[in-house]
Amino acid sequence: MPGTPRGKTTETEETAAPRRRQARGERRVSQLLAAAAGVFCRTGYAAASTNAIAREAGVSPGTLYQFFPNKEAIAVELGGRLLQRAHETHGQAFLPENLQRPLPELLDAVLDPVIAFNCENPAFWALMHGSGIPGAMNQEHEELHSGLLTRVEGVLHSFCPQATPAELTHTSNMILGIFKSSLDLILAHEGAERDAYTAELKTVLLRYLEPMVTTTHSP
Amino acid sequence: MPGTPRGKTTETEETAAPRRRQARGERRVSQLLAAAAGVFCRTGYAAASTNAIAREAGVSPGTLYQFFPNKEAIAVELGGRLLQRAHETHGQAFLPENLQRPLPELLDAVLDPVIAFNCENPAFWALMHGSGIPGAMNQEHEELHSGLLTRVEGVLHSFCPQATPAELTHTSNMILGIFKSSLDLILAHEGAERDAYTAELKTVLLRYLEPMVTTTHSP
Amino acid sequence: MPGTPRGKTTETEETAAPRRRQARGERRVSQLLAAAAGVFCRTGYAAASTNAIAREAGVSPGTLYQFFPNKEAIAVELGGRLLQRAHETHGQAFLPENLQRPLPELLDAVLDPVIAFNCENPAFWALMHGSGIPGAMNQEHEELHSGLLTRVEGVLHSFCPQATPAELTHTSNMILGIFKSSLDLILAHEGAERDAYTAELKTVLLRYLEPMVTTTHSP
Amino acid sequence: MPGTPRGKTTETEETAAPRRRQARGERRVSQLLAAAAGVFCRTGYAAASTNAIAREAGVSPGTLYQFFPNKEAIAVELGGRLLQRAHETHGQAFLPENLQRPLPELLDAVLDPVIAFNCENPAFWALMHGSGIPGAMNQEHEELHSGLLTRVEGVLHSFCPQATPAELTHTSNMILGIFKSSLDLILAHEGAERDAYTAELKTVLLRYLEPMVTTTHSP
DNA sequence: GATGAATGAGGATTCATTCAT
DNA sequence: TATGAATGAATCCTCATTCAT
Repeated sequence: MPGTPRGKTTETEETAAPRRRQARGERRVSQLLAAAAGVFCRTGYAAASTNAIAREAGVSPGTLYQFFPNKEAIAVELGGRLLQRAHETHGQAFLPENLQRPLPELLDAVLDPVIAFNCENPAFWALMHGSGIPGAMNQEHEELHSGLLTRVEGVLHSFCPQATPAELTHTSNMILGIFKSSLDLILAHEGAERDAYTAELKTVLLRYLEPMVTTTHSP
Repeated sequence: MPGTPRGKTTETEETAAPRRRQARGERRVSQLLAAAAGVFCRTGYAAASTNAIAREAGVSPGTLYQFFPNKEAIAVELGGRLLQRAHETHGQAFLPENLQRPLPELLDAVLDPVIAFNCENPAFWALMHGSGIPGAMNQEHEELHSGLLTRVEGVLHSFCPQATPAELTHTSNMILGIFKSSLDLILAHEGAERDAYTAELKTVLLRYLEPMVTTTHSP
Repeated sequence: MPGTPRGKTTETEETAAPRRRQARGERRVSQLLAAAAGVFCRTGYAAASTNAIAREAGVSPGTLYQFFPNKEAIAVELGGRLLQRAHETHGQAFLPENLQRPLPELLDAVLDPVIAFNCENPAFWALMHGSGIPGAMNQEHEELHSGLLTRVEGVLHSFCPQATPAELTHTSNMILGIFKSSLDLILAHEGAERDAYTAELKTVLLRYLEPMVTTTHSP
Repeated sequence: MPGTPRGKTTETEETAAPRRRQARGERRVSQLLAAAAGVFCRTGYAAASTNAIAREAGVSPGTLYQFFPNKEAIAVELGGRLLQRAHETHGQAFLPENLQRPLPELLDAVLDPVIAFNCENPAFWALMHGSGIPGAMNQEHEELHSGLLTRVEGVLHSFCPQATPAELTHTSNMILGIFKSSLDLILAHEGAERDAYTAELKTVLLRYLEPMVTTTHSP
């Protein structure tokens, strides 16, 4: 609910107010988020200015601040919405039945939708890159990253029950790193090149992970 | 050749102590680059301010601009020097005799010094991350990256003579991406953790590349 | 007469429930003034934002501006109402019979209710401080101040009939100044400390005024 | 030393740098402080904007921030300089021999120079008023106020050795309050009116304090 | 060469006020 | 009436770069 950051609208007396107003506001929020997505993609999160976002959205700076208390809030909301859309669109990739399949199929089942989503929503990717200073992610990126990490660890654990937590963390971090750098390449290319890099990514992960999981999941 | 120090220094007038001048200038440049390295490491390239670099170097902003025309030039020169130092220090890793060894040994021979170098010179790493905007590297990063890429392609070619140029590029880009993201993890940890990530990196690359090269290099 | 609510309300059309309208409007005004009082107390007049007042009142900024044309009008109306309430509550302190009593009793009779009123209505005090710029009171403060001044001059005149108008003005201004600065101290403390400062105020005024009035009012 | 807020000028090698540069900077600082004094007087401290100060000084905002890290620093430096000037100009008013004189003479000896100073330097007064929110002085005002308070308490103690600390504090606070509000009146008027208010101030204080000190200091 | 002052556009953010619904 | 979105100038402050000395 980003539209009312100032809270306290006690809503006490005289009618509960129709939600027509919300409509315009919600449209503005979407507009602003779309503009932010564009600016984030073009300049990266760190270099994106709130004024540029407002300009791109065709509104005044003040309007932006009526809906978001600061720049990070925009990123948080945008990230949240993208994540939600990802779940809605490709969430079934992570269903238990998918996770039980042999590794090559699993990689296809998981990576294809995720890559597709990122290609359709490049802003998501811009958000994940953060400030470029390795040690200095902001909270939003931190959360996103550790969320993904946890998820990967979970899947990995089901594949390698014998692995220690430390090993799981190491491997998951590697997987995530490989995925991210490959996604850079995938997004930087188009058509056949893009497909080639997608295939390479799968090859890398397959060869990396196969020796760890053969006995368990390969029928 | 840092900065274009105003064409006036024709070396003809004031022959009293030209060597001195040059020496002092060179000292200043080193001073500034060392300061820049520190600032880049701490804050990243994008957030580093020229004033901060000058301050860290103990000189005035004006002095900095007497040796470098702008911020990027500092990065370019620093990157170049680090690269040169890398060559001097660990260049023998790329000697032909090294490149003929079997893959596991090759990975050790190449990665260990490179990783060591990056641990000792974290500024190099900060430079390679650049602005965090995937598609928008500046000239310096572009050069650095394509230089590395060419080199990797060269080594790879000697391993897989049958690969097409496109395949070489794809694989090299993947290798570089894997290396970069792993280096993130390596630099972000210390001691045993760092070693663990180093080992993982080698594992990933070994498994990725082995199927491509076995016939050629395995004796 | 708060706000100039758009001349359209000619009281001729819509005779259905004009009383209702007025009642609701009056409630809104009171609501807004109460909110303004709170905000003025917490942040001072200058730093109080109309949005904050509206929020505190639980209405939208637009609603606020339907009743008050601008920020100052809120202060004016609030000051007026507080003044009126002061009269209603403690007005008998200024009755002729009170003013005839000897000075110590008069001071008690006048100051005690005024202090009590200010302790109960700290917003009044916030309004009297205004912007903190000595020479630049706005209209509201000017009116408040000169109203008080006139009243003090009146009382003083009955005590010192021989004083020239200039002397009366000087002394009244001094009295008001002493009162205001003492009230600062009184409001800034509580309990015994507050009583102590109240006593000091009376002492100061008594000693200051006694020599001017002894012959007239001491029986 | 407001000219080098960024510190760290290690000043190591190659000559200790002539101080000619400082001269221009020092001039700018004075210029800025003069401008600040003007703006503070006109609008009060709280409402004074750094841009307005820079504009009044005829420089760009950036220049202001080369010498002062923020608005408060300007006030602190200005207050400090004014205080110092006050000491240099009228410091002898507080010499022990002065403080031993009978009360009427003491009041003259202390108040006349202080009033004169404030008339000549109205910015000092603007600084003492602070934000207008009684409870919310910033550190600078707090320090100034408590410094004055301590001093008044000291003098008072020599006059009324039998007074308890609490009484001393109460009385000193009253004195300070009376002085401040009177100074408002004094500064708001000119010529004969100003003198009249000065005389009133002395009268008030004399009558207030005389009963406390007669036995000790009146010969 | 070196200094440090100077610039000015741009950054995020606020707020009194107006407007369409 | 009431709403809340919209405005835009103003706030403080930063920074890459230039200039006079």
